[in-house]
Amino acid sequence: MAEAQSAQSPVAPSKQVGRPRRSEQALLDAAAAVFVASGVDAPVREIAAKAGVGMGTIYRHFPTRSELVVAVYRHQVESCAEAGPRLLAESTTPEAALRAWAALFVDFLVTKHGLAGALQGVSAGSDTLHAYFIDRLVPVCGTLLEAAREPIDATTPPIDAYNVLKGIGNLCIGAAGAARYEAAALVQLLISGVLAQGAR
Amino acid sequence: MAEAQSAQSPVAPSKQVGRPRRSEQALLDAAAAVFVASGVDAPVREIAAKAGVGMGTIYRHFPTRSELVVAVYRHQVESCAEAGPRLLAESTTPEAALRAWAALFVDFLVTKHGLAGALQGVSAGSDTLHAYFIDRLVPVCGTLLEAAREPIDATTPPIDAYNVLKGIGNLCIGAAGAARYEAAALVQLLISGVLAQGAR
DNA sequence: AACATTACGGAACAGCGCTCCGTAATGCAA
DNA sequence: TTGCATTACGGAGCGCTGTTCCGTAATGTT
Repeated sequence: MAEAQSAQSPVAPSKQVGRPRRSEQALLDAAAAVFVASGVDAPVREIAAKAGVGMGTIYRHFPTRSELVVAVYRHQVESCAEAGPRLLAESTTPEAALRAWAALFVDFLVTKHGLAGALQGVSAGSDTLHAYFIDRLVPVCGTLLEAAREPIDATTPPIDAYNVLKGIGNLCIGAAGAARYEAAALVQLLISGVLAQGAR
Repeated sequence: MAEAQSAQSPVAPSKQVGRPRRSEQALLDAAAAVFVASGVDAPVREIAAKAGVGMGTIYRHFPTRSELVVAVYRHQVESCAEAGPRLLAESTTPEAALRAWAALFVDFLVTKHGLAGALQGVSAGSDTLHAYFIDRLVPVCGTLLEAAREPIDATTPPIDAYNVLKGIGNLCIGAAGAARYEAAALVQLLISGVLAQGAR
């Protein structure tokens, strides 16, 4: 029934009745503000209050908590991903590019409280977040890795980009809290080990 | 007042009236069983139920959750700490000793679900646990590290045992869950990097 | 036998993530 | 202009968590 859609267009699945997305952007802004203030594990109620909306609104726009986090940090993850090829082109050596990119990534993770933890499933229900990070950054990391290590010697299969990326992420967990803990230095040392594995 | 403590001994602060610690050992056994089944983040109620005691009993014996975890794993941490000097004496090279010890430590962390995470404050209120691990294992790790790396070259201060230990711990987070994630390999690569830093 | 002392058990509190539904706002149609 | 279908909204409610607290029961001593 009701093919009498009158004129306009036969395809018009979203009638767009009711109030349009008024709060989506306000929500993202508020979430970003709360994340920097209280970390990515901040209570959902706090975000809702800051944005001046109810709980329901948050969960309709972002069915799971991870999706909110992803939405907030999408721009920065994207720019981090795009930095990979650019660094490879600009740097004098592939190794320098890899190290610079890792430093960039570490800085990103460390400055967002708890992001590194949420990245790999320690925090509950970070499915989407983990998947997004992996999907977007593993290829970038892989390209840098391939370029940086000598292809010679194949007695033992070298560690793959997925493991390197997760290793870097793990090393950044809790880095913002402990003063004596130097995640960036450890990451560079890990990379040294990874590259030494390739060479012989 | 009340120096009339009769005979026995003037110092006897614990009169030991009432039921003695009947449940302490049962508690530890139950906690250990639950930890292997559901990880160290298992609900306290689950531990209490398994042990057949009430919540109050747990929190009287172990005021904070960390202390219970520490008590459960004290033996294994201790044996891990003692393995350090022994490996150093038995191994052909100090590097081999360090690597073997790290493998031991990694195996310990990975087999206990969530222990690595609880080790460094990602899980809430793991103060005591973190302190105990650090206090007990940093010296051991430091000894192995000193022995394994050449003392030459001092342009840049090498990374300290605290950071190496925390780095190893962090790399083990979530290792039991992700099939493709190879924490042990990453730890060995990190060590490669650390040792390469010392040499030149 | 009666008591003081201690351990015990579980109800109760505060916090969390997430769901659900009654209500209010909105744009199109008559 | 008026009415209505459609959609977004807000927050109470549910189940779960860690932790505290207190009435009660068991115990060794007097």
